[in-house]
Amino acid sequence: MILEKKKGFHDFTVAKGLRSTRQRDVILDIFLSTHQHISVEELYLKIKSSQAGIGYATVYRTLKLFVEAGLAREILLHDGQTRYEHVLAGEHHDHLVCTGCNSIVEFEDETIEKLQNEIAARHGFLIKSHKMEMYGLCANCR
Amino acid sequence: MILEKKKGFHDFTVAKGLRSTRQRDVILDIFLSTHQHISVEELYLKIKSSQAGIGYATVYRTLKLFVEAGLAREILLHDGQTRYEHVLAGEHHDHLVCTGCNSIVEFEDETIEKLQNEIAARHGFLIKSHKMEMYGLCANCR
DNA sequence: CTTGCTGCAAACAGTTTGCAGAACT
DNA sequence: AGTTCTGCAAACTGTTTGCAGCAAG
Repeated sequence: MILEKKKGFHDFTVAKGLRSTRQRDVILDIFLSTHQHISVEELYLKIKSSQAGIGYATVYRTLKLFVEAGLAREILLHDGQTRYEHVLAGEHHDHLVCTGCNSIVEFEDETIEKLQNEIAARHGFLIKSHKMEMYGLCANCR
Repeated sequence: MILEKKKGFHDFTVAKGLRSTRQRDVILDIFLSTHQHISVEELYLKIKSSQAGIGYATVYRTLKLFVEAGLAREILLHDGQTRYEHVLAGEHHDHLVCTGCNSIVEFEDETIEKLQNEIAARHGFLIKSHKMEMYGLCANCR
């Protein structure tokens, strides 16, 4: 799966006439090795600690490329930080965010997805994407 | 309804030992006179054009008070602007956002709310709030 | 008259951008 | 060689804060 993503990104850069650089490889490797929902800062720190000498700006620029290439997705939660999560083909999930420990649990519910489509249709909307987040306390923090 | 809200805010300030000021009255009036989902900047401009001579900082500070007082709610969409919407007692709704014309349609669906609670329970979460946004094209923009 | 509130400007945090040099192709 | 990419620092945007003066109680 990681290999697929690497290939996906490679194909994307080729198609777009972009270059393959050491920095992009490192950032992709580290991004793929992380768990979901990493913030730019967290990612930057991981990269920094790998001694690769890569700047903040490059991390930002590269993450945007990942989004364009379809392998990452931006998520905005309720703190001022943009996070990125992996896009897994065909899969969609939503988030349960614990306001106690900031942990994030993912879930997927087909019935909700269906209802969303019905609601959209009722309003004449053509849905491209959606997001749903629930905030509360997880089992540990209650 | 507007009167109720004014009363609500008044009660809140009294309960918290806060003061009633000209600025807060003006901002509340103008906020209540707006449609849903106003951004801080939009609100500030309306206030400015009313010649009240109120600063940006006061608008921010006052909106936070409204949230605390339970009459406004912060919403974060996919542009860098924080918006505020009116809270109507006991009501909860979600948003359909048109990426074409930026219009926002609200909806409410009880079944989804129920499903959310079930999902939360399944993961041991105690839900305090949630938000759901769907992005796509509205009937006009398709 | 005491304390909270305001306006201003400066500070801040996260993100973006201009540019000179480095590095792909 | 030609052009894209990088790192740095400076710029930007939205939001918050410190402070002196103002105003509500």
